[in-house]
Amino acid sequence: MHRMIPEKKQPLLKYISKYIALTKEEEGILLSKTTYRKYLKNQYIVQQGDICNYECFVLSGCTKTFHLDNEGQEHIVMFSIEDWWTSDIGSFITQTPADYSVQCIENTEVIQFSHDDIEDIYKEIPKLERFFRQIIERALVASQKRIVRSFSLTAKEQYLHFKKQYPKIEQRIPQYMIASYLGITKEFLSKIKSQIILGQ
Amino acid sequence: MHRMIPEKKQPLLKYISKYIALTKEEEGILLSKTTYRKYLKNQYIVQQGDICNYECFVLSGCTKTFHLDNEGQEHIVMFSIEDWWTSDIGSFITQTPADYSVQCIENTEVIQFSHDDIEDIYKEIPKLERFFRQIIERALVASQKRIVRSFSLTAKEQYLHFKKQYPKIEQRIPQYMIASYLGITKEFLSKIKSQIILGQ
DNA sequence: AATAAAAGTTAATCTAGATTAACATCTTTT
DNA sequence: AAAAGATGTTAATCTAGATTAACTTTTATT
Repeated sequence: MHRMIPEKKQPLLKYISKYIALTKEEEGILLSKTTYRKYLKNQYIVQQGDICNYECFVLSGCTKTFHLDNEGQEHIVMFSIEDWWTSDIGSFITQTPADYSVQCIENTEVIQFSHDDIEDIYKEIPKLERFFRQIIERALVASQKRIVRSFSLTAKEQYLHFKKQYPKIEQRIPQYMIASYLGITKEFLSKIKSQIILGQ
Repeated sequence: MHRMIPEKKQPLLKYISKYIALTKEEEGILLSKTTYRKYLKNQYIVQQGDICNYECFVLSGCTKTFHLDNEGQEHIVMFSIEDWWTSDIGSFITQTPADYSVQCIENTEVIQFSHDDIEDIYKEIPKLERFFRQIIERALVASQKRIVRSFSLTAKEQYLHFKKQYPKIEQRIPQYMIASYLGITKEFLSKIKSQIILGQ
């Protein structure tokens, strides 16, 4: 962990600049309040039941966020790659035990915002409160749309939507995880794929 | 529509005070930027395809937010009662056509925030940006939990969860709308209920 | 009070997707 | 390069929940 690796933090600044404009000084404050960190494949960023201490901006690699149910089944709620966010946001906000685990599917580099640091950031740079509000608004919109898709589309339609929306993610992730994300079994996804190859 | 009906706006101020403290002056600014409005049962606050102009705080009554799919089927994504918010937040934020309709199930009183007014409010009272961020964070957490429930619970378990979490809403809403919210048919909900009465 | 419309129930039949299990292929590790 | 583990496929059988349709109860309208 290092407080300052400026060259690693350029992608975050570029990302933020799409939403709001920061002065050089504000960028400096922001960077001083964040931490660069590398995780290896299979390492956990958060474990279900622990308190989630960080929101992470992904620089490289890939993570999955999933919930283990009473039967020990894994339900993936999201994947995160470069330029996305990852955490158990509910746990992070309320500082209560996490409902989800976040695990790296590849070696993954992130920039971490701790709970205390993010409060400081909001105080010192109120513009960033706006930025995070906008990020969360987008996440909420995406989540609501996913609920509607799960009700109104068949599994095949949902899979085709996933392929179209996240072509990069589909390439690098095992099928059984995509099945989990879609809420179906790996066997049924296999069947869907062979139907698609044959021609619907 | 009236710009100032202060006694109607007390519940909103009380609600906000649970999250942040406003001065009397700030309360005045806020109230001057919001509108009180009454809708009759069955009236639409937003129609799918239109641009959603308002976020509404519900003072009394009840609304449903739903999506009509290609087969003309209605999928309810949320109900809103007193002290909740209602709108198509995606459409409101991005000022693009709404994916959802919001319709009143009862005569409903609301306080409306227009898109322009809310931007003014953020500028004049930055604290309220924090407030809305927190509201949206909570909505996101609830939405993610609902996705997990839809994957890991049976329809009966989801219904029991709904009854427990929203006992007030269950009383005042027709069964077929609850079925739509749960993503099942009214016939199957009817079967579930008779199973529960008999004893699981 | 009579009628119509809306909401809810029951039961028979059907289907999307789960489960089980055996097998195939691709990756690591030694 | 062999063995072990992870990932992916195919096929048979099973089930939660959908569909259809006829019927009952409740609520609103005249």
